[in-house]
Amino acid sequence: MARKANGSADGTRHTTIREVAERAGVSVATVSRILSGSYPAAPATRSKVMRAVEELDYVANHHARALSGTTRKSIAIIVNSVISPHYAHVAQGVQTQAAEDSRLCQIGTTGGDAERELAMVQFMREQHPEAVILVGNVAADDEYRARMSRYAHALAAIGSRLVLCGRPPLGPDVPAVVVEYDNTGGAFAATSHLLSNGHKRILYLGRRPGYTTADARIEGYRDALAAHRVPHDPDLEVDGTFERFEGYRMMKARLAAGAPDFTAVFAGNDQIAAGARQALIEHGLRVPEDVSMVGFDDLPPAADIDLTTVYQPHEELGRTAVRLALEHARQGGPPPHTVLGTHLVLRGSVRPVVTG
Amino acid sequence: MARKANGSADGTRHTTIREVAERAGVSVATVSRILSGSYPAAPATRSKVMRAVEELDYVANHHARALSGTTRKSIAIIVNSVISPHYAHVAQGVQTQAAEDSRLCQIGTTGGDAERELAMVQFMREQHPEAVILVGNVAADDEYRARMSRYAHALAAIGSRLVLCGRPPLGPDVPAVVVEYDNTGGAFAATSHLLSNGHKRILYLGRRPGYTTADARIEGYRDALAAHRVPHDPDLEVDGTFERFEGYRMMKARLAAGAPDFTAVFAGNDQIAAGARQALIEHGLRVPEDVSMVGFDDLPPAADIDLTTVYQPHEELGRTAVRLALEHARQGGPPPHTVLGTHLVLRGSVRPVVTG
DNA sequence: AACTCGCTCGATAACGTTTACGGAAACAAT
DNA sequence: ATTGTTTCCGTAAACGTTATCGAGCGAGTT
Repeated sequence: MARKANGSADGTRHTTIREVAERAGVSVATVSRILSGSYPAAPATRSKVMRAVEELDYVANHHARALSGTTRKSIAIIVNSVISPHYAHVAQGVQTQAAEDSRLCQIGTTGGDAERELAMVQFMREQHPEAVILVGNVAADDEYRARMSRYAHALAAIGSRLVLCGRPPLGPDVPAVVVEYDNTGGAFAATSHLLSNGHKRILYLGRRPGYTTADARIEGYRDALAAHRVPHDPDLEVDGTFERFEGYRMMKARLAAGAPDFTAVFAGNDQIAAGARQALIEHGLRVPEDVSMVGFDDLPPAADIDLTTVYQPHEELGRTAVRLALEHARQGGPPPHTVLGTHLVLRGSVRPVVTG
Repeated sequence: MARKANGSADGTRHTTIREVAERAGVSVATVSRILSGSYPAAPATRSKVMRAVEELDYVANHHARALSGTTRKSIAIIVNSVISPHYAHVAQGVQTQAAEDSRLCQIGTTGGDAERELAMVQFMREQHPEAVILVGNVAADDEYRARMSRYAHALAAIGSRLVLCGRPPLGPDVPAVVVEYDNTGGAFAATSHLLSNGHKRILYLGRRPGYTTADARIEGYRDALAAHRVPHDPDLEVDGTFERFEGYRMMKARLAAGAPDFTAVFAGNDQIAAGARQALIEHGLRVPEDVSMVGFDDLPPAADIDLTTVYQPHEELGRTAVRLALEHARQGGPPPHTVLGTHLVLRGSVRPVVTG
């Protein structure tokens, strides 16, 4: 024998199907068949086996089962972090749909780092999931695109799907299911709402060149300005990530630099809006009396600060990602590309600008 | 041959170590050794192998590896839901620590249902994780205790650890690492703070008999009342779960029933506080001018609504859970039981009661 | 009575790794 | 030149499960 049976270093061992078989006085094949329910067994044998399973508290070894080729029931999801409400809700959607389709769900986090994301995809690939769902928002340079594209092909070769969730396709020939939001349309609506209320100096918080979501939103912002023939002032676009403390930091810095040269704020997401709002309040400015504000997401902080914002169906995004991947696995064809709609939710954070 | 090689139903196949070996002109053992770095190989062979790996874009099959007995690098975490900020932060802590110890992390959700939690533990058990971390807050009846206790023993038998995170031990003889908060102490401090400000009629939002966290907090609430010799009125304890909309519902119902008979609110957590606050505002009552309020958690909503609350180190809870499990796996001995401290964070939601 | 089914169930070959064991070179020492 | 010592690498046996094949055995058909 090459090494101790069923062994790990600490000398512990799992109950195996063989022990169940011995105890029940049948063969391993019979136990396997009965447990998988794939075959008609005699009622007497069946109850003998079930009793042995109970007594030994047996659970099948998932790895052996997977190796043997049958089970293919896992879905991997990779997000920036689970403490971001947006990712949490998308992950929740993935979980829910995966559970409904009785799949196990594996979550990995990247912290928004492209390198770690690539490594995580490789890591997930080892487990042969049915789908790898990428939810993060990373800076995609050419190197990244090339490697991720290679991984997408490798995934496709083993019958697994790469799903790009909330981000645009990698390229025309990269096999990936894509499901994203109408970020540009939402940002266009949000900015237009402020413009219709007479605001012309609108601060954009959360510019982040290279990050697709941020890029798409700022594009909507610029488009709306152009459509309303309001001059675009690059100085009104402030760089920052999509977190609460970043919103606070950006607004603090802006206010420290001099008197506010804007009447409204469009924040890249609700988190930023919440942080910026806190900075405004600490500076003695009120929302919406002194400064109007619109956010993006419509997640929990929005209701608490009475924020007008753009709603996106976060959980639905996750559910759709799973559903499309599974459907595509069954039906084949070219990978689908779906865009989910967004819409403005009116609350009390916007007032018409006082003229004269 | 029993069935098609390397097969799944759709006829796709993975690159195996054998193909790498053939391409490199060496044996599979050599490839395995080189990839695991467990053995000195000749530089020439090494580069041949690495090139073949590159060209074939080979990644090892995790299941085969696990079956073979070496890898033991996965940690399972089971939570109620990932969209609850508290669980999200704990999960984040688990993820971070697991990543630092280079473990894969698997998340499962239960929706707070005891039955689903038990099923999820069984499901995770199939994968032989190093530890199963239970973070949820479920109603523990005798049936539940008995089954979970059995699972704990089964887990221990295969060298895996059950970790109870944020909840009390199952029993003295159940092998489980326990790491929890000082919920009672925190609630005592929160209630005392309100009492010191002259409040005597304090509404408690979020009673939930049988749920350990809720029970521990309400115990602190009652203890504080007793310590300050303030009569305890059971009618001031309102039943409800720990979600935002529940806080809203509870407060709405209370206000609909008649004029407020309280001057302060102690909410089971910040989410409840945020919901209750919204209901108060819709009813024309201001916080803290008309009603003082204290929460529990110190998570994002707290800062936005300027809520005085009890801080607990959420991420640290998750990190500690992983760390203790891994340490115990190395060192053995009786499973540790740790209690993490909490403290009051003063913001602007509490005012002294106006007397006379 | 011989034969053919149909129904259960047992023996066994895979699945893709890792690792103990042993063999074959290469090199140093006598 | 022979032996002893390394160094490197190939053979093959596990790990625990599932699926194929075929054996045994009653019952039904000629």
